[in-house]
Amino acid sequence: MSKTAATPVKLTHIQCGDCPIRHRAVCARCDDDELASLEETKYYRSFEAGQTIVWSGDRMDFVGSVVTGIATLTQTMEDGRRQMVGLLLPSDFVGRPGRDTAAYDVVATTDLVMCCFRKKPFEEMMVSTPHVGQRLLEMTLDELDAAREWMLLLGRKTAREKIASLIAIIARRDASLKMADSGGSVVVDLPLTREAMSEYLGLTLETVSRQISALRKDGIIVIEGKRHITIPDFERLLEEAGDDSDGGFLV
Amino acid sequence: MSKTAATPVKLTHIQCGDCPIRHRAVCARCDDDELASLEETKYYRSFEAGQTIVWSGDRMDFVGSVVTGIATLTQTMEDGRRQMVGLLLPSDFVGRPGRDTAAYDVVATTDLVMCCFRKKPFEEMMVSTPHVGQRLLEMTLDELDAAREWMLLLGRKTAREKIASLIAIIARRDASLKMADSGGSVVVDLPLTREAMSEYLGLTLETVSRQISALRKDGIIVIEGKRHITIPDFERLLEEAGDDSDGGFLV
DNA sequence: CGGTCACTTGACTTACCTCAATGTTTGTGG
DNA sequence: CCACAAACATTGAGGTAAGTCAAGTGACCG
Repeated sequence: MSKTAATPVKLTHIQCGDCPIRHRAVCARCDDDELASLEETKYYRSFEAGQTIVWSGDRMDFVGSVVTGIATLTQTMEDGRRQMVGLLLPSDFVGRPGRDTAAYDVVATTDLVMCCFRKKPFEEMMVSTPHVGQRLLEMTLDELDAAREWMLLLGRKTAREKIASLIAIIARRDASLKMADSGGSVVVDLPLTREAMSEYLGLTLETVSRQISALRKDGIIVIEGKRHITIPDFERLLEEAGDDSDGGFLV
Repeated sequence: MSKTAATPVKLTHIQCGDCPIRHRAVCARCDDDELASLEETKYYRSFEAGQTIVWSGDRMDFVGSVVTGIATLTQTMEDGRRQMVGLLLPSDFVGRPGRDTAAYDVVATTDLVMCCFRKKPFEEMMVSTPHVGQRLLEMTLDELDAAREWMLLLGRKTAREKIASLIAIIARRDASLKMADSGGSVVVDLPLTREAMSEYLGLTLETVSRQISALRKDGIIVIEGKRHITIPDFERLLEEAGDDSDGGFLV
């Protein structure tokens, strides 16, 4: 998506200095020397929309960062019930140092590019370049906070509030990437199918569909096509989400 | 509250070497030199059952580890709906380096002793003694896994499965502390009121009560008093919890 | 002995789920 | 370029798990 070309996306040779996630990813705190050593060991992998990156329980001998695209982490029960437990946007980290099998299914929901490291070298790097470990701790703490926010949503919010919250979360997250305006109306493209949303929210896809329709009828959101949403009044959406409406635009 | 007094527990002067959470807490990886420096800055605080340790949004200028007792992290919505987002047992860490207000209510559900550090010195220690940061990362990753397990529970499990899961989780966690036998029947004392359980599970307290009664009637658990539970067949409980029954006794 | 707290149980309501039909968009091959 | 299928989405009708409201029990404590 970044350089030249039609669909190709030849991301194989990005310099860390030009990387779009340079200042948010696990490498954010690295200095030039440290970057140079990352540059040597990193490699890129691409996945197509819908492709499963790893299956829960499978051996996973790499870790990495999402560079472009979106992926999900999902847990499945024996009888097939599924719950999404992570939504990975550009700069988010995949994999756990010190563990060698995946705990969740990791699925690319859009075309996806990851910047990867084999696990062993990465673990050594965590020791040798403390900035990586420090940044990873920071990111993990942020993810834990997000997970706890999500627990409130799953445990206590109504279907309508869940939908409103999801739209607000996605709007906020890609505002923080694109640094969009906060005044006036906000525009979002949902990167998820109704089914994926239902797995995120602990609902059925029918309930998701109904509640989106309801929010549309009530003028909270305006929909074009299936996935393109305009939010005329973001504060109003936040009220519907049941969140403390105070907070700044970014978390 | 801490020193002298009725129920005593005089924990004011524990040596790190004698500390019951020495090998599981944030200090687990520290060598003798590092411990010595912790010894200088640490201090103990005690709280009574029911006491709120910090309120969400309040300034929090310390971090610490639970030494004995149990605490909870809870989020509250404007209209009073509450969701527990963390259950803190001995060795668990409280507080977030690099943030100065609490994100959740922290409440002692039993009498509680914490080993504390003022935030500033602790943050400096994270830089100077890498073992602390490394261990904290490891613990945070574990907590994130636990949170994701919890998300599955909140989003997809039935009330009955939620109760069975909670009992299983508590049984496992204090088995891992006490290193109890795994053969035959397991005994647990629930450290939570029905209301606290309902906040954990995203249910009402009436539903919690009904489902506990149902599990009792079906012989999955045996109850003495209100909180003392015997589990005649742990595998059977795990089936009721909807978990893959395979796994070893500890996570 | 009265009051509070933690819990249980019952009767009724409702938000969300399930099952089913239908609509819309997109891509594919004749 | 159209026909057809496949994937995604919407909507309706009816069922059910869990919530709400309310009454009542038992233990503990001043």
